[in-house]
Amino acid sequence: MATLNDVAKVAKVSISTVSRVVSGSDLISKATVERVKRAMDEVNYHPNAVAKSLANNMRTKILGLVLPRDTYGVYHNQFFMDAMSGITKCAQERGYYIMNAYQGKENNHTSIRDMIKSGWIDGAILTTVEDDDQNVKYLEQKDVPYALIGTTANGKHAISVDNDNIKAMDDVCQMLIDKGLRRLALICGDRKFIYNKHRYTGYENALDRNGISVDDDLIVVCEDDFMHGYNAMKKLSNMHIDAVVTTDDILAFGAIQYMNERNSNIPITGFNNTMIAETFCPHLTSVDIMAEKLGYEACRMLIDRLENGQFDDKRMKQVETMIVHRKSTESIGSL
Amino acid sequence: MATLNDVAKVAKVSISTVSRVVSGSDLISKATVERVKRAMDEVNYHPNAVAKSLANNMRTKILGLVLPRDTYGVYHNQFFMDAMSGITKCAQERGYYIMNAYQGKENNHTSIRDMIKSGWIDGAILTTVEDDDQNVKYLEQKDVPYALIGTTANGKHAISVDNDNIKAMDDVCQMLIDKGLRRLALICGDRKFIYNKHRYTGYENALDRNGISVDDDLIVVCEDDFMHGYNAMKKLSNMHIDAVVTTDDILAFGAIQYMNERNSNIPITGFNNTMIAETFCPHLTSVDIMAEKLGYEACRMLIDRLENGQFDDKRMKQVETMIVHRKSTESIGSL
DNA sequence: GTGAAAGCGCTAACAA
DNA sequence: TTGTTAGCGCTTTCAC
Repeated sequence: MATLNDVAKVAKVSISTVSRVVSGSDLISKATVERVKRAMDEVNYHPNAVAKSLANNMRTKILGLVLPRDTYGVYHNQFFMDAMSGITKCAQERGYYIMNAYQGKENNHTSIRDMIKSGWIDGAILTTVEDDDQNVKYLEQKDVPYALIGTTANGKHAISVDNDNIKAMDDVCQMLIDKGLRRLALICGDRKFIYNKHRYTGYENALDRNGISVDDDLIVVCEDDFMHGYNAMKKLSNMHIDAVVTTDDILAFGAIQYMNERNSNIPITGFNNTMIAETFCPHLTSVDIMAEKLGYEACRMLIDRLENGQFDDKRMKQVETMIVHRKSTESIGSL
Repeated sequence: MATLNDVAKVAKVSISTVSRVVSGSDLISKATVERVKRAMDEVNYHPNAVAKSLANNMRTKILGLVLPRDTYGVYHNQFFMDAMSGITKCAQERGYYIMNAYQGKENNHTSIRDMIKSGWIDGAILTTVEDDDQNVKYLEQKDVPYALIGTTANGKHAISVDNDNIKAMDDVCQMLIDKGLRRLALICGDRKFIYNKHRYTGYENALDRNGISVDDDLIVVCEDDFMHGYNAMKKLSNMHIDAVVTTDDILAFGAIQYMNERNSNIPITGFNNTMIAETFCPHLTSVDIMAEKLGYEACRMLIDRLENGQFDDKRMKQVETMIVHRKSTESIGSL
């Protein structure tokens, strides 16, 4: 690998001159810039990032990315892959690299702490946060800048990016109400997750605004999986309802399964716009939570903070969601 | 951040002594080792990886991980997340870090070339390889060690890890034949993918060995998606068959959908053991391709090569698959 | 056993 | 406009 020195020799200038050309300084004559550039081509020079970092007060332009130790469910895999894509897209634009770490204290997976101790990273992005999160605690303590996706930050230096889940569910309900459907059932996942709590609120808001009373018999709260969706639908099946909204595609799939078995067919919606929602019948109307955008924005805000050097303010950004309309809300039926 | 110097001052030794203690040299008296260790604790010393790399002839112990530009389908997300998990697990054990890159030449995603040029990585792991792959070409040309997952390597220095797809499908068929099912239909994905070609061969092998003639009318080759699985099953529906084997869960799901609509019910198997295979009805018997293990082994072999410095031999390792038995092959029916 | 000193490739004063 | 020089934190000869 060619170094500054090699270029300097060929161009017959000092290494600082070459360094200046590389960093695009404008206090250099056109002539030498030309000469140096030709020399760089000749020896095939590429700046060495390791040496640069050492000289630059240890700024590596590498960010640590925290992923979940276990993936749980289809949606989650897709979410993390999409978020990663957005993150690296932004990182690439800003000249940063992403290094992978995993949540949790087990020592059989790379952790963000190791990266910080060894000085590899300038900051961290968390895609997954536990209650009383150890990583957050550590990052705060070490004053390492970080950004969170999908969770309200509790750390005092946190940057976070999330959907407006209240509005998202409100929009879904309004869309159905606009079709003339008024008796909306809700299948809601575990409310220990903030997003489920917010989606629940969104449902209430939409009904209230439209003068529809919230009927507790039309609401089932359960765990976030297929069978619970199925059972929830079973419970709802003897109610008079016009449509079903759910807080997760997987719940919707369970509910659809039950309806299919009964040859019944009510408009239904999901959340997360998983790939199965595109392929399985009936094609499910679902809310796209824009995972890629969430990742992109988290990364962008973190880099902004790193480069502006303001570590004191807490910031929170909301990313718009989008309803993807499919067949499951086209036909209008009633149980 | 504390440096060697800080420790040296506290312990009242030279920095080379501290360096020796850190690297576990044994030519040092017990007494000083003790003293230095206490000093390290006192100032909370952690070796700086950037400086270490610079001094160590640019070995960073970072590996580049190439991911697909677009994820396509549920299975794929799960595959990559699992492979990543295995990779980082191994990397952690060996003291390496993983940096993310993306396939393809578009400049809106970090590429492996940038990482190599800037000197960040010691080697690369490719989870996805295109025909006439640009990354492989570049890695070969630059003599950067690399490992491939799930594809036969064509590069002369390549290390690769893959399933034995011939045997995997052979096992599936044998399992069904052992249940007394002899007229096995095959729904096979696009044979431009080597794994599909191999699974096809495995099907033929099993039938041959059991003295069952391969009937072309029982074989449908199609693209790897839900609708093609559905249509394939439609074609097969007027045949006399005992069971259906497929090369991908998604094909099986399509086929099941068709059967459900007809209230028919034949034993069926998938491939990839996706999470949907666990949740959707009927619970699908599927081949687990051990994505995490594939990732782990690729990483292990790459690091072995990096540390042994042998760059000349081509190596290929096969990872065992496993049939996950579920309800879809319990009931024995016939169309 | 331990220390002094050179050097890894680069940046950033300070001089000229 | 350009060159000289002193580090960044660590490893590694080479002396003692």
